Amino acid sequence: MNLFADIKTLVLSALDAMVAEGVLPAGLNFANVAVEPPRDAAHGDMATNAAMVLAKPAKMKPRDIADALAAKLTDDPRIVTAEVAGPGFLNLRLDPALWLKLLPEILKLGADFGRSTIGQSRKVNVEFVSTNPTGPLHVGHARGAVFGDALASLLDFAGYIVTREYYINDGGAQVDVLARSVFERYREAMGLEPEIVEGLYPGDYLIELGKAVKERYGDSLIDQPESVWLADLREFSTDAMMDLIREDLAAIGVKMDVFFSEKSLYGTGLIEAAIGDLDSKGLIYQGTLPPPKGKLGEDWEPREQTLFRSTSHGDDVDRPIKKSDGGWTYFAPDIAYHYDKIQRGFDELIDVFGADHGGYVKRMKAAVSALSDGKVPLDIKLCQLVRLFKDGQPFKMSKRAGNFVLLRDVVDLVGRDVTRFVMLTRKNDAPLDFDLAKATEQSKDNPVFYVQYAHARVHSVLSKAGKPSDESLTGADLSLLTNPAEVSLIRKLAEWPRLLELAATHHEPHRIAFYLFDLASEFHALQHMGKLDPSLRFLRDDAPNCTTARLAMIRSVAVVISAGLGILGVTPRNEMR
RNA sequence: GCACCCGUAGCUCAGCUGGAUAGAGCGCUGCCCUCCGAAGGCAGAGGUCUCGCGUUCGAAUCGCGACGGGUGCACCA
Repeated sequence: MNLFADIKTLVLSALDAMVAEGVLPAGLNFANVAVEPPRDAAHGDMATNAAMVLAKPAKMKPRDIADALAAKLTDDPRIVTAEVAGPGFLNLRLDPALWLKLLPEILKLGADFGRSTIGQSRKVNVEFVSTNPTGPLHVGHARGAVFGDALASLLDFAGYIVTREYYINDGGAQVDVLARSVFERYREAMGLEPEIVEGLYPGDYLIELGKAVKERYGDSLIDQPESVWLADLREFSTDAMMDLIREDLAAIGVKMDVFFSEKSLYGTGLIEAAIGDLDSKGLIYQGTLPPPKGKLGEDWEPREQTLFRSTSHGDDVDRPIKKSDGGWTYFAPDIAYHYDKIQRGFDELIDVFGADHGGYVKRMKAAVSALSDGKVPLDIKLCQLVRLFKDGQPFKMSKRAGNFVLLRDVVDLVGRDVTRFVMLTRKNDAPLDFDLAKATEQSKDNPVFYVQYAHARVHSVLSKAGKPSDESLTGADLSLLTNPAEVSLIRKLAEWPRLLELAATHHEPHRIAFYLFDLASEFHALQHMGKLDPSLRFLRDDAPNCTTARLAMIRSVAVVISAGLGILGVTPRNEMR
């Protein structure tokens, strides 16, 4: 139930009627007609821009259209008044009962209130995290993980069929480096001095792995050349690292549907098939790239390579897909991987990358555009850096893993829910300052707490009232909810389905976090009013019917907070103590 | 040099497919607890939405150009 959508439908049908009656010319495009909550509550319940949008194409004055539309709309019992205002806005005041009917709806649907069908069961693949399996996840990865997971939940809620996917970069040179690093730790476990030379992974987390290698292979590898052990250790190590990564993901509440191995692409003909597909479209050729401008290419020399004509799909330069030794570049398996996703029948693809991969966006979009003939949209969301602070001071905790703070460290320090919520209180493409002290602080300065606190307060009031069931609350006489602050709160609840659809279409889960903060704010204000004016208290011994109505209202607040937090992957709390 | 992201209150940031008087938190000033959780609430001060030009009935939002900050720029992923 989306009131805004309902009223928009009403407006559109009124416009159709006006066309049929000759008031408006035929052939108008109503796509830009919107029905929105007004910025100022004094303007009414909803506003539509229809008259202004249509004035020019209809060659009429906005006011004339607005007047005619207003007359039409007030014929509907749901519209109490329709007033023309400002440059041509039509401010609508709705039958108050319409808002009130929302509450039993929320109580009945529970966490499903706001669920949408705009996704039309389209299959969408959300690829995120996708790190090299060479170590534990750090905070930067955590942001991508939380963002991707929340986005996936959001899309699911909006009616998409979602697959959460992790692309394991286990086919490149870094996993060889990992194997060599582990070999040194193996030597260490054997009582020898490890040589962690420049370029190897220095992290302590490999020490255990070295011991595990000793357990498994004894001293059989110790004097052997790399050619003997590299492949084995590579597999052994990447498997172990993926176990580690899976544990990290679990710690932050992320569960992938698919782990897709880059290595598995080799030898199956998939890369050849993907490149062949591009070749058949005339997008593969032998050529020489121009030198990059400005950045003086010290060691640059002209080189003929196999290139993908990505410029024909929006890229700036064509991209090499083969190295001069004949092997594939890293780009080729990536193309094949996305080719595979398309083959698997996804209608939409989303990749979540770190901001440092920004330069990679155009070529990847070009590849997907070419492979799918422009039919499968690829959206690439870049997550900016996370800067950690503690009490305002930059926070560095790098005992275990070189220069990075681990995801584990943060989760251990502030908890999964707090980590997730904080990561989502910023737009993905804005840098995030994460103060670990503030995140656990119990004050309004901390949005996590503030939202959870509202939920806990509702729970507290309901407990005092003897925990009435949602069924018993649906029968409340809601016409008793007449205070402007109450009406405003209910209106806020009515925005939830609309907000959700906007967040889903924009791929922006952070909007949910901000909405929940606003909702909590309205709730806190209302609860406080009860302190100033006892007649506004939720629980009134002298007016049981009013109490029931207010309980229905605040229970609805809790339901929506709970649903919103659920999408963000945060567990609502019933008490803060 | 090129590409992408960003530029909104003293600070950190929201701002919907372009809409009405640009919002929140922190900080600052002043209020509000015998009373459902004051871990809260209310009010005030604080703005040339970096700048310029353009599109439009209307621009923080769209386009172009500056300026400032971040990221990335051939056979590494």
